[in-house]
Amino acid sequence: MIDLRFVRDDPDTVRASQRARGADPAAVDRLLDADAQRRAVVSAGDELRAEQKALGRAVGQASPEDRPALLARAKDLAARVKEAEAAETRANDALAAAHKAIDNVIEAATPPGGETDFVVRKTVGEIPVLSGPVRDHLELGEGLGAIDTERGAKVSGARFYFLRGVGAQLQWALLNLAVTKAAAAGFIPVIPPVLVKPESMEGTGFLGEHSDEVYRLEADDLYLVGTAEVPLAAYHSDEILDLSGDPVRYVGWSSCFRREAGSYGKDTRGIIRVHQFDKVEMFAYCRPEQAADEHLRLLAFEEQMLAAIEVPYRVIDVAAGDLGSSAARKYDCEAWLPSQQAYRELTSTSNCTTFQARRLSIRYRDADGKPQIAATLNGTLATTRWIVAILENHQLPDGAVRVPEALRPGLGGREVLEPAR
RNA sequence: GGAAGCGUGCCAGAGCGGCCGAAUGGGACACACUGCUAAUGUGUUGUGCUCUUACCGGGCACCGAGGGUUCAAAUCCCUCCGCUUCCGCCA
Repeated sequence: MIDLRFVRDDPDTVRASQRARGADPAAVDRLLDADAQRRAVVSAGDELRAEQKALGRAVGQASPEDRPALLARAKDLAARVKEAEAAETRANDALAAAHKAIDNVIEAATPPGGETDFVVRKTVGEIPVLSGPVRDHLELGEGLGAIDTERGAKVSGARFYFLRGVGAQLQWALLNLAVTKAAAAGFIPVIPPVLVKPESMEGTGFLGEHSDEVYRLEADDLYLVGTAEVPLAAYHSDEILDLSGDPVRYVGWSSCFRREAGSYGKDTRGIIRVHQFDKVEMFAYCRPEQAADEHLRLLAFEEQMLAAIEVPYRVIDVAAGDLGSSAARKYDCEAWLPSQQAYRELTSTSNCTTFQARRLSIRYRDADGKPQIAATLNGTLATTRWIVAILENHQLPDGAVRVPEALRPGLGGREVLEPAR
């Protein structure tokens, strides 16, 4: 949720943000109307309640002969209070709906436009010139006995897979490396629950436009998370944190579940787009004025991980229309995939400013001791998908794969993964 | 899965249906006193919405959550959630 006070004070900025996102600027005016309406209704209700309290007190103290008359008036008032409260409920609901309809206000420097309007911030590494046939990650993974999508489909259906042998080890090595690096940098390692209550899902903003992306367990009214961001954000909901110093940083390792509802036929081969994968996710809480710097710090950590797996990548500044409702700005790192001759997303880091924390009521005390809404940020440090980039970029002509140095300890020191004969 | 009990402010812990935003104790903070520390005394000690808005101040709401009864609910009733204990079942 955006800051209502900010909308009142500076509606033009919010309208501009809406326009840059390709959203309706008039939603801002609907919000302002709903806000004014609610305030009018609430203050009317407050007055009635004040009257009722005074009258109620008088009833209690009245003499037996005065009592009936006062009681009659009080009864009438009670009915009016009830009506006023019904009106308040309606006004609150209307405000909440108008409030939810507006996405986070973008950072001023965010490129306007949609999915294809991103700005490339930098490009790192050389695109490898491969001799011989270029194998894609599935062919390589099958050759290594590392990825088995056929049995994944047999057991669980399309977009499921088994990682086995060096494939399983490669994932552990990769995610372990991510957690180890993050922990060394001061992030608190966390293994969170992956089933969460509706309010946790709602609070982090995943039940909005992406609600058809999430798995729901109807019998228990729980959701499977699509990212550790959800439990890590909800972790401190309804709390007041000490954010007087550095940001509070967590690094979570979790399985992630996505229905991939709108992506029929997209990336159907291999493990690029799957229903379940593992991810190491950074999550930071800080004061709003620290958020932009922290965002760049998260991006820097992502780049360190990409450097460790030695793949070419670029960093893009995601355009406003492609941000997602909670983010004010988002940077993606995309790795080069030789089989596709294209860059594909491996990481994504978002600055959610106070948007997410407001709904989850995550606060800190400012210098005056007053509670203020915190800022939250998140970023990817490694996922199952990274295996795709590792296999493809480090493939050798015979279908073997060189192991980046940083991952060798997790693979028994092996420098090259040889295909099974 | 069955049974019972509990859920109040930073913590502990009272609370007859009206005078309870809530006693009391502890902690924290401020001031005073003391050569320093400790002790002591006095005061402050919540959040949200809202009116006025520079400030002071005023109004309303909040006693796990949501409903209900009542002129009036922390206090009575219902539902849900959480915790504790006992029984059963099972990794």
